[in-house]
Amino acid sequence: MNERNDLNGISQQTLRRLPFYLSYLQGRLSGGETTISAAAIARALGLNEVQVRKDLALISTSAGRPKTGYQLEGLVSDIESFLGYKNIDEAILVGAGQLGRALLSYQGFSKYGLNIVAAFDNDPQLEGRELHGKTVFPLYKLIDLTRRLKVRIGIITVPADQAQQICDMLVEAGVLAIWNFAPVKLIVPGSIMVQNENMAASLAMLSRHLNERFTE
Amino acid sequence: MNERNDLNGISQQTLRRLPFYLSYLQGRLSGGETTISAAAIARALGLNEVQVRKDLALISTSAGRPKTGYQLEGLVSDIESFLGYKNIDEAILVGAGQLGRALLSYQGFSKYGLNIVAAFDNDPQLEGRELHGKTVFPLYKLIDLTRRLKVRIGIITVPADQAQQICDMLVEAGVLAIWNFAPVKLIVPGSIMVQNENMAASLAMLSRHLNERFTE
DNA sequence: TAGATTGTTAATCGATTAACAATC
DNA sequence: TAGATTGTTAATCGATTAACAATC
Repeated sequence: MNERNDLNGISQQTLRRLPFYLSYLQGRLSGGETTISAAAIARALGLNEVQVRKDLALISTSAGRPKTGYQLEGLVSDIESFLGYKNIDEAILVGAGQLGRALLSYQGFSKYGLNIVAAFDNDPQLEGRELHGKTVFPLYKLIDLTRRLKVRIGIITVPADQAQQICDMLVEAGVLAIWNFAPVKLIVPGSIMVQNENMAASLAMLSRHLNERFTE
Repeated sequence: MNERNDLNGISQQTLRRLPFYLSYLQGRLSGGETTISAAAIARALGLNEVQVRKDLALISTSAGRPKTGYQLEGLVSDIESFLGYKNIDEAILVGAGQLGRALLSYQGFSKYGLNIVAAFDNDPQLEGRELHGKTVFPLYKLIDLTRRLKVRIGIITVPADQAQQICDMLVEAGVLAIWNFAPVKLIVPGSIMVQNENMAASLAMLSRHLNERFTE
């Protein structure tokens, strides 16, 4: 499950912190400031100062300057570029059930550089319908259509027991990256990236916190 | 951001693997099998054998037996209990925008032990409306209503710059755990758990994979 | 008994943090 | 210059993996 813990030398951990840096720095920038120190960022986000410097060094194009700190504007731009927010990628979504529809309904992905262009589902009732402005196609059209649209990202929101099968179709259709919401380890060729989204883990964390007294 | 990396002695990493164990084991169980070895689980999920044993030792009530392996049924039950899927917690959601509505529309949370009972938003247009069967209340009713309902989980789906303010209200209303979708470090009293959901990081990962050639 | 499989103790690896030198 | 702040090298810490003893 951890075959690939880094991407161009950047660790998952660093990557997970970047959206927090970005949000905080955007706030400071719109507050009219122009520079910021690693110490200030660390304090605001509850991180270690050195960790902040190391993270920023990995992604920023211009170095910070002693005594002044980092240029806010450049930093914000660097993080946005790094996170891929500046280029839009197209995706198709497979599995127009509850979760799939929830994702289709969320317009906010464009901010993150993602645009879902179509949905697929094997329910004949859904065939041809529009959900949140996106057409639902039958599953047998998946490979052909995805190929023709040259879509590079596939989103899997089908039940766990169908996930691998859908994954195989996506691979055949030529996608290069898969965002997988099923709690299943997907087998893919090495060149294809699978990113698992694990809301179940977050919820488990909350639930355990509430029931802590039972667990000792 | 990492103040609390473990919960009753279990690491975040282990916790993130549990939903994958569960899904795989459920599949084997419904396939009619009764026992399973750590090696088989490790192979199926691409993990290290010892890691699997250590994870299972942390959460299971009965030990595995040499030569036989683990009892599937007991293991599934133990993981479900551990993840809190067996007891339903009630939650309120604040911020009925795109993301908030997407979450409201998702009925699948009940499987994970979560039941969203109401939504709050400061848009007067939404006041009193039903979204996916849940009533949207104005923000000024948040504290009183949450308290009276004795809701223990708050879900934050407002823009980043409002997140802390909503968080403070939730704390005042007596929630014990917060599921935060805004990329903001929330300041809370020590007894309250904040769980950040970071879809932006997943998307960044995918986006970077697609654009890898640009990054060297 | 022999061998498969578990659980544990020790070694390794990577990420975080501390110490410190460089520099504006 | 002095001091704030950066970037880097070394130490620490925790998670993963390897080696191995225990046991059904």
